[in-house]
Amino acid sequence: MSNKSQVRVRFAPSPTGDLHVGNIRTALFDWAYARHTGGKLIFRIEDTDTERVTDQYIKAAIDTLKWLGLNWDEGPEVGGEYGPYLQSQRLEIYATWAQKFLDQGDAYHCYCSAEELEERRSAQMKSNQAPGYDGKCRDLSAQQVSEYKSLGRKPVVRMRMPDGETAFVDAIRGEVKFEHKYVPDFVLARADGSPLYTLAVAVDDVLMKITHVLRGEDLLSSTPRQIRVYQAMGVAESEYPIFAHLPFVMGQDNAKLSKRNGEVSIAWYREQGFLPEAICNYLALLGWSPGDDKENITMQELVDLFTVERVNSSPARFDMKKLEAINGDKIRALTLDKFLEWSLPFLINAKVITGNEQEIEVVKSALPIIQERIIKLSEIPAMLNFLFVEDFKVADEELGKLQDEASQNVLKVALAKVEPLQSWDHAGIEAVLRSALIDELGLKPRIAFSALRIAVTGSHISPPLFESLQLLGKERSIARIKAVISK
RNA sequence: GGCUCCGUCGUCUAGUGGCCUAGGACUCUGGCUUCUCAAGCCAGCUACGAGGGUUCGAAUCCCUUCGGAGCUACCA
Repeated sequence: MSNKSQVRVRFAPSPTGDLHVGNIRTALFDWAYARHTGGKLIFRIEDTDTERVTDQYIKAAIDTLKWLGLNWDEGPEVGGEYGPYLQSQRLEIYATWAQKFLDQGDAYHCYCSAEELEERRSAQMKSNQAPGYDGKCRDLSAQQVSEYKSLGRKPVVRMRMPDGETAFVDAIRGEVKFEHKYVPDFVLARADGSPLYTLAVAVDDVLMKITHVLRGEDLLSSTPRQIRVYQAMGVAESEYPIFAHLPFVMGQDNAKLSKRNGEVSIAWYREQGFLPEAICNYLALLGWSPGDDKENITMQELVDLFTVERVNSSPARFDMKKLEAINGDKIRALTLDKFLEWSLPFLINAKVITGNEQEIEVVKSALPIIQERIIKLSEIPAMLNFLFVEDFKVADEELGKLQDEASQNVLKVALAKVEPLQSWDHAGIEAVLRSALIDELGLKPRIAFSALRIAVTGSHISPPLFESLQLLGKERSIARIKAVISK
């Protein structure tokens, strides 16, 4: 591996939907490796499957990466000297190479129809043979070719797989070897001339001078095909990129994570109020670890510590609970200003506030008391709503808990003690209420304060009571207590 | 079916022949703290897939076996 001094890693998704957890874990490792080595991250869109990749998904992918803080040095929006970085804009390049392979005899035209291929494949399966292209069109005579043409058949371009085997050293798995009899001649370009993944990926990795290919394990068995294309391109073995196939991220059902088994779209995590740094931190721990017992790490620490050698080869199951735990840690570690910045969109979106300065001030003073009680930002609106609702009413379900005599008594006593208060701060409120309800009435705190909590916040689960009263203000607090005292 | 990869607590992991009566984190259970909910603190549960070797000694090396996953497209 001679000239790998300038590391060039690529993240090359095929956005057939929103980027998901698996994609992002790969992107994160690509990014971390590039940054760790001081190399470049190339972001390339593999949109040769035009049926499934749409502009909308491409935009979403770019947006998601940015949101996560995974920046790239070459690719969409930033350009670079090896562009364009959308494969759909590089079609002539692939066509040129396909023709060259044809001219060299490395590839050939194949006229077999989809039906014929399918038929022969199932026959192979039945007779216990390895399924795959049987080489029927490998050496067609001129006459056979013209016969096919007269039938109106359009050929695909197929790569000739020579006898032998392909072995390469995977940076995560060690030496991997494939015998060519199990790697059938594969299609490089469709009958309409458009390229397939196997062609485009290999050509681009060479042309874009990629030195390290870190990608999902699902592509492991397509590696010999790519190497075959390198050979046809005349690339020396010493110039091949280093491959590292990352283990899968799996869902609860033990299958590779996909849309079918769980919430995998990063957009969903974003809406739920997961912090990018929490997602990255958690994902980094799936298949990799810093080595010591440290788990809560910053993006910078990830960059400093990340090496491919420490990447695991076994698949990891995605665990929402752990993500949530990490998210909670990250939220608690936020400065007040940052926490405010993250919170506001959620509050505005939920229509709890409109976003004016006055409201923001209230939010800012309320955030410290809920910071350690949430695991996702999406919980904030429900927690702070009681501070902003105009026509506050306790829901019937909770109201029922206030009807008994004991509760009514607590409310009346509390009201009497609190009404004359000159200054309205949580310490002072707490002092009078404790002395009246706990010391004098002899109530247990959890009993005594429960009724007040419901009266004032509308729920038996709320931020700390006295701070909540202070934030609400004397006037509204008293009004709410009065409202639930039955005459 | 064939090929390839993978196999340590429920989950993520540490571990590269002796430091392992297997460590950490999340979850779970119990307790402490406590105005609710959290957070915090303490304790507990639970794992080297199985079977054979090699070795004075194996989670670590070898073999077999079982299990899981991926690929097997004119998808990527």
